[in-house]
This record gives sequence, structure tokens and C-alpha cells, in this order.
Amino acid sequence: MNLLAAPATAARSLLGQLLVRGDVTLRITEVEAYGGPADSASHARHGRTARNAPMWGPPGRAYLYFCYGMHWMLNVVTGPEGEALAVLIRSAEVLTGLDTVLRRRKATQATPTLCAGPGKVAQALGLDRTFDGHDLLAPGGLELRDGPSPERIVAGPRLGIGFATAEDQARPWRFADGDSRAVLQRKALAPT
DNA sequence: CGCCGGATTTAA
DNA sequence: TAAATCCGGCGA
Repeated sequence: MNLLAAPATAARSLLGQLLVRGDVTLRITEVEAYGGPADSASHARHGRTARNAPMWGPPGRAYLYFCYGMHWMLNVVTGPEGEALAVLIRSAEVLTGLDTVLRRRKATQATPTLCAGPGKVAQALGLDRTFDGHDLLAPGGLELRDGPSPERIVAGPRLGIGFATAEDQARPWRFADGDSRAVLQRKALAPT
């Protein structure tokens, strides 16, 4: 885990790390880096607002936002305080607490895609606005812990950012565990 | 103050 | 391929 590094490095370092809440442990398998005010795909692109306030705070905090009227998205704030760098957690594997995850996800059985997608990750952890700004490095609530990094990492352009400039859309800031099945759209990813 | 559209998911 | 569903940010 190297949260103070540049966007892409910080994002890569989060692969394999663990998200723990209660009995549930998720292993992060896919992430996307967001580069602050200069990144036209970032929520920080219009400067500091009430919604994106946690992004501007210290690294290791959560930034949660509501999207498409129904999904919560979990980000880990990275970089030095004030730079508004963040990493979106896009997918994960369930290590513990499968029953709890199945209940929250309204699923009946574990599949590789159970937590593949940012909305699914937040739902699996039972997250909502009350976790916005939460310190992920402190005990209690939702925690980010060290786990083994993947052996192979694949990278590609970020998803769902058609509104950004062509240059920012092309940035290969989406990273995934090359050996995990819990990653959608694998074809868009290539070895690093 | 009203409109536009989104870092998505799901089912048809 | 489209509907679900809501709020943030911008322009008027």
C-alpha cells in the first residue's frame, strides 16, 4: 500500500489489499486512479465542492458518492492532502462473510462476478453516505488492511468516462489482478 | 430554480 | 437495449 504515490502507482498498490467491515473481508481485484482537478474524468474537475470534500482531505479516507440514482461508489483518497487524488474500487473477491454479502447483494450463490463492479462492491460492504469521509486506516467500521499484491497486473482505459477529454479517456489508469475472475471487460486490459 | 446527465446494474 | 432513480453542478 503506497497511498502517497502518484495516481497510477497508488492505484496499483491497492490491488490485493483488503476491505474489512464486520465479518466481511473483500480482496480488491480492480481499481481506477483519478487524478485531481486536472483530470477531466475526476469529480474534482470543478474544484472543491460539498460532495467531493473528502477527496481534498488526507489519504486513507473514504470518498463515497451516489451515482445513477441508485448506486454508491467507494473511493480511497490517495496522494498528499489537498491534491484530491482518489482511487475507485471497481471489483473484489469475497474472502470472508459470504453469507452477509449474499444477503446484501440479494444473491443466492457465490459467483465470480458477485462483487465485480463498483456498485456491487459498495453494496456487498453495506456502504452508504454515512461512510463518506470515513478513516479507513483506523480500527472500527470499515477498514483497509494490507494483503498480498497480485503477481500479474493488467491495465487499460477507465470505464464509463465518455464525458472526459479524449486524452483523459485514453489514460491507462484502470488496473486489475491479471489472474482474478472477478473482473469484467477483461478484453480491454493488457499486461503492464 | 430547473435541467442535464452520470466513475452503474439488471433484466428483457 | 432500456429502465430504474436521484442529486450535483451549471446556466438562466
